[in-house]
Amino acid sequence: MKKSRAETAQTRQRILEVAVQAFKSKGITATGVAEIMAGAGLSHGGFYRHFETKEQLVAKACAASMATFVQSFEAAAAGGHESFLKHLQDFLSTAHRDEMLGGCALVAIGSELVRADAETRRAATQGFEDLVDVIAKWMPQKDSSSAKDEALFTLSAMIGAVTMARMIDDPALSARTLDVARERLAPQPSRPQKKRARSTRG
Amino acid sequence: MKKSRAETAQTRQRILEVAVQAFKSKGITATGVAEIMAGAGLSHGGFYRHFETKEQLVAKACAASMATFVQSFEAAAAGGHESFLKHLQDFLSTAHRDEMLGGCALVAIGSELVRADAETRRAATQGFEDLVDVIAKWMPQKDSSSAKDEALFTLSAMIGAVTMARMIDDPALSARTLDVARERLAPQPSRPQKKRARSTRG
DNA sequence: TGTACATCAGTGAACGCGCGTTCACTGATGTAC
DNA sequence: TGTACATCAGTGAACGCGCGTTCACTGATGTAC
Repeated sequence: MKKSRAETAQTRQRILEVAVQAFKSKGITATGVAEIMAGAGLSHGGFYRHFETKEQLVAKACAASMATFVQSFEAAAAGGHESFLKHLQDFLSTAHRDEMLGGCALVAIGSELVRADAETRRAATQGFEDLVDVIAKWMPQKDSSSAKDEALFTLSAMIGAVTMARMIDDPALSARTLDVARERLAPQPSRPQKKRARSTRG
Repeated sequence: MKKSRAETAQTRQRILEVAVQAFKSKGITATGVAEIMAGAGLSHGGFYRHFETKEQLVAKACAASMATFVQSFEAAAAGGHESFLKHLQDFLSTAHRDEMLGGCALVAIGSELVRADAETRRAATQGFEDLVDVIAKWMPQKDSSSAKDEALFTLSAMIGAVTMARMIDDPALSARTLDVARERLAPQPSRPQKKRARSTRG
């Protein structure tokens, strides 16, 4: 039952997409190869016609997921400062918190990536750095060096906030965690102010 | 071979301590019950004399780890503002990044805690909130509400920074991630200034 | 305080199960002539 | 363009292994008298 080259490429792509969603929703270790193949409508044995090991799939899935995520950021950034700011706010929204499948892999499997193999960490780091570069373009800092620093802080803080918001079992505290991050990292420039925004409460 | 009550309590404590370290260094899913028991010098069968399930052990281990971590924060906070600030800086140090065993569970297994059971998430959330409260005491904000907001932001940002610093495979970028977080979240008050510290570079 | 007995911490074999990976096989695809 | 054959995507059984959990058993501990 050999398939055409086009079909083979499609199948590989399908496995990759299912893997990305499975890893992000269930975690890397807790997701099995057979489970992914079943999700792609295939039996488990054919997996090794497309990937050498599960580890390699993890690396490719991480790279694919990050590439998609970076693209969405670049598209938003290309739409101007307002569009970019909206994208930062969406990252820190309850919608992103509650949506594991389409969300950021660095949030969904962050602590698992720490223990992943070299190729996977490389892909994750590359994606992280790409995001930093996109964010840096819209930072108010004059020189690019301190703009990148600010972007580096912004991104790592956002990832921490969404991760904790997902973990926290108290809905009010979870929402507040996102709110305070949004106020500080992606403030609405409704009233002109150069400095970091302060809390709008109390 | 029944053991005395004191011995039984010691054994349970030993299992818990081994579990805390194993979960933090290898992750929850990747750590087996037999492995933990072997680490405590026991065979795997006796595990169920101390805990009902692996999930329950995870919850207890999470609670124990967070309690220890909160205590270290409280001790540092009791030593005055300088001592407290030093503790924040230590959290964002390369030493904490490289030390999985004694470090913060929210960093080590953050994305796994999202998928943990209710009891574990409760323990993690409680620990998180306790840390927020300790940090809030030393925040410069006047009213306690916005001090807690600032502490909430500080803690979630610190967790994101250390998690990403552990994942990043480029040593310079990893160190810079910690640096920029330290500058913004735990600035040295060497020259008196009320506002958030700026980058000391560029 | 001493004896008889119930309790239960810990052992190690065994349970069913799913894991990642391998392999013989099938048959459509792609290639060589 | 048509035929002969090598390739290889996908199947499904099987591999060894480790998982969480159970259980019969042992013998020291704690208790009741």
